[in-house]
Amino acid sequence: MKIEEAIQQKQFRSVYQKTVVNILYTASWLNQITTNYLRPFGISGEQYNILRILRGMHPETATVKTLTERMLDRMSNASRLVEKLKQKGLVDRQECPFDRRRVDISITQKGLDLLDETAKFMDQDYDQRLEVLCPEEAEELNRILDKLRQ
Amino acid sequence: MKIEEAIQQKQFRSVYQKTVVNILYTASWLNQITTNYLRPFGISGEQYNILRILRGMHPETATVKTLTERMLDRMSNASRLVEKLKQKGLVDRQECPFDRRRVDISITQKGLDLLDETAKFMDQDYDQRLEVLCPEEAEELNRILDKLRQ
DNA sequence: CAACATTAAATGTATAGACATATATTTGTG
DNA sequence: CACAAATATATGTCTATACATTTAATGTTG
Repeated sequence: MKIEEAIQQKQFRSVYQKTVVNILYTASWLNQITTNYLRPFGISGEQYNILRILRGMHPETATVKTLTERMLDRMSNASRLVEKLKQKGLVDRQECPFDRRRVDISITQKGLDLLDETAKFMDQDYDQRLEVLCPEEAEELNRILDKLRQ
Repeated sequence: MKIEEAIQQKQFRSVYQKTVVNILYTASWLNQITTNYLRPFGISGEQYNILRILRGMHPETATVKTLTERMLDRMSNASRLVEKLKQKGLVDRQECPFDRRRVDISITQKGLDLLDETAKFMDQDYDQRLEVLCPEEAEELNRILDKLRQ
């Protein structure tokens, strides 16, 4: 659906303005899909994101700083999100032995299992949805977005 | 900057997965720019968005429902955001004469002035930033995003 | 027109986000 | 080594978001 219809706005100040709106709207659309998938698992989108970052580094550990740098939404409070995940037993926190300011964070087996469970439904559905684009279009999208942020 | 560097993730499950991450990351990047511009004016991004929708309809009025439909982030609470804007004198609310469930919302002169003020800095800067893309690239981005959401 | 369903907006509540500030630790410098 | 600067994390506070529920008004149907 064209963005003009989606938000019922007939014209934009410029094609660039439309592009901004389109990116924001599409991101919100994607977030909603993710949120719906994660609801049964009791974690939020950014908590999920942190788990995936931790899995990517496993068995190495991350610090709060590392997580903040890699999160999609940098202004989120990684520290508090990690606390939430710990309460659910999905991550472990350990004082860093050589720098006591730091905290080493790692994903637990329970966290890894949860990611596997979510993937069963979500990855497949996401790929299916995104396959309305051919790989070349997806690459082109990536290229233009990367260029935009330069 | 390539998304791989931006979030320090070397590889993705698929090009589609990378595209999802790229859209979300870029949206967060854009939101941050907007937020920085709006801070001196004391309104949030979604409050700004509502003001622009109302300006687009002016002098016609909107209902809470209309706003919800046109907002970029549909799950926001338009009702409460309108209340915030009213407290700042940027919008007016009036009971709809022929359907007392509805509330007619309109932007005030103060609201219009605020939008003009923000535009002085923001529109120019946004266009400048986005002009790293040629109009064809912006159009292509819009086309692919629209297709993705189909 | 009574009863029930639907719609519009507001509100309750819990979580998350933005941003400043605080606390603890380590690093760097005279 | 003393002390200021820098770093890592946590916390305080206010706003926003997500979603369910409530309240009030309007529509619909027997």
